[in-house]
Amino acid sequence: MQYHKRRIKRTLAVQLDAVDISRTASASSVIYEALRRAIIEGRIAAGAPLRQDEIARQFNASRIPVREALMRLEELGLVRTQRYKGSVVAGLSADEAAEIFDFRLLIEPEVMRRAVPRMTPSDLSAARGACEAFAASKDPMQWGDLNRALHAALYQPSALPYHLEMLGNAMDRIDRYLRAQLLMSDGMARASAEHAGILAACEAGDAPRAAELVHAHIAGARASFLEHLPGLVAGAAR
Amino acid sequence: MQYHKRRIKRTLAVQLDAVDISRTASASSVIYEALRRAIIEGRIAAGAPLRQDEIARQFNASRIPVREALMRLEELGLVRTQRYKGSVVAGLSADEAAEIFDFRLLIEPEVMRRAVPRMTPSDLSAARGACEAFAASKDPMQWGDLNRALHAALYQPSALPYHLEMLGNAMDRIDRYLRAQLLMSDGMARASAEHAGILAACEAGDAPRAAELVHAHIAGARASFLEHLPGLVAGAAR
DNA sequence: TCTAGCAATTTTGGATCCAATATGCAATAT
DNA sequence: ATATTGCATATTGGATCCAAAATTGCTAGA
Repeated sequence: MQYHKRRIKRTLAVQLDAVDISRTASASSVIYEALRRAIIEGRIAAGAPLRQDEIARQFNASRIPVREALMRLEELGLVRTQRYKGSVVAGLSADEAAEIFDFRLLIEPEVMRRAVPRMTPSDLSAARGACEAFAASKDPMQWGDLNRALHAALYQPSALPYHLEMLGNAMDRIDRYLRAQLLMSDGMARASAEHAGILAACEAGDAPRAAELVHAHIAGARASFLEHLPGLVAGAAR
Repeated sequence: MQYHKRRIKRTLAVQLDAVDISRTASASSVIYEALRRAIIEGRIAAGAPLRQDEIARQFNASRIPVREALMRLEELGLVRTQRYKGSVVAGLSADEAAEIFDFRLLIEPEVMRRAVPRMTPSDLSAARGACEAFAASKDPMQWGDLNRALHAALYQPSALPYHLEMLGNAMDRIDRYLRAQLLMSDGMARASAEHAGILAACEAGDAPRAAELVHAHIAGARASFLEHLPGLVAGAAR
């Protein structure tokens, strides 16, 4: 009967295209994602206050899920909260931004190195697609997503989920500043060229070279960031 | 008057040893810290359910601050929550634990290297104190705190708060397993000896050597962990 | 005119209450 | 006898309500 049960279940699943309903979004996670994206993309400026009431109204919800979302954002480092004073969007000082680049310089080349030997042809074609989409994009607003997609395609095969989680947090914190930097320099063209080089090394199966190019890519972004944007992080709002 | 005001404040602060009252603990942060410690120290087993009602009763509070604490712990990766089913303590598979060791191997040597040239005599004496306290300790229950104190003393001078934050998260996740490992082998003696070596390199101002010893220290712990504890992470409770 | 002090408003933290969902158990049908 | 269904209880997610603290605006006084 065990077999019988499974057969029926599987048949139904195919017929219904069932989804795991216990993983559907709660109000608090919807609000969390929306706030996270708005902060990452810089649509809410660093230092701006996040009023619970106002956010709750916008989502037609009570303040409870808003507060839960703010707690999670605080733990991510995207928001700072003072008791009875409320939450504000966290910014980065120039030092903090530089430190996050340093962090990426430690992690990403190693992740790249370990991903290359595990890449399947479909991984590579996904990466090429992401790379081309990034190069073709003219809209700086979707640059963040495209860059994330490229990173995911390149790094996912490493099978290092913890490293990717930590990297995701680092990217969340500097995304805003990276985008600004890309706009203010020849960053877009250079980044695309460097991406192509990294991808070529991956396709050649040359892990050390890919890691080295990733390092150079990030180091270049770090230098360009520190050079071009002395005033960008002024209102860091600690 | 700006100046006048500030002068008074600072004088009072010195007299009263005043603390920033806006940072005093809220119910949710008290519960958060208590749960975090209980999980880190392994007093609540991986996979154990965390009932909101029960926790609220223990702290004489409502479920609201409990839920906020659980949200934060979820973001830290110490807890896993399913909608309408509740939260359970997150465990680590052997692979996940190994990956966290790899992460530490990337971060800690570099942090050590950058801390050494910035260490003051008082930093060094604090580190020596922490090192001796660790070596002298026989109680495995306070080992976690002592190890954290030693790390803080050694790494704090690096002035890399982001790296230390990420490292803190990594330590939170493996503390339980590290403690178990220390008990089941000659880990305690070996760790103390290795700590002494690292400290000596710091006192000699030999940053590359200190970094190298830190690397060896973690690599040894990783190997010992994977060797001695194939069954320890069985009930990983994903 | 400027500032200290006080009341009114706003905003947050937390408690209580209600609805939605899960879980365990008994009853029933095959 | 076993598997399915219906019901009671337990548990979570969210809304509403209340108290504490912060902020704002006003008034009085120098």
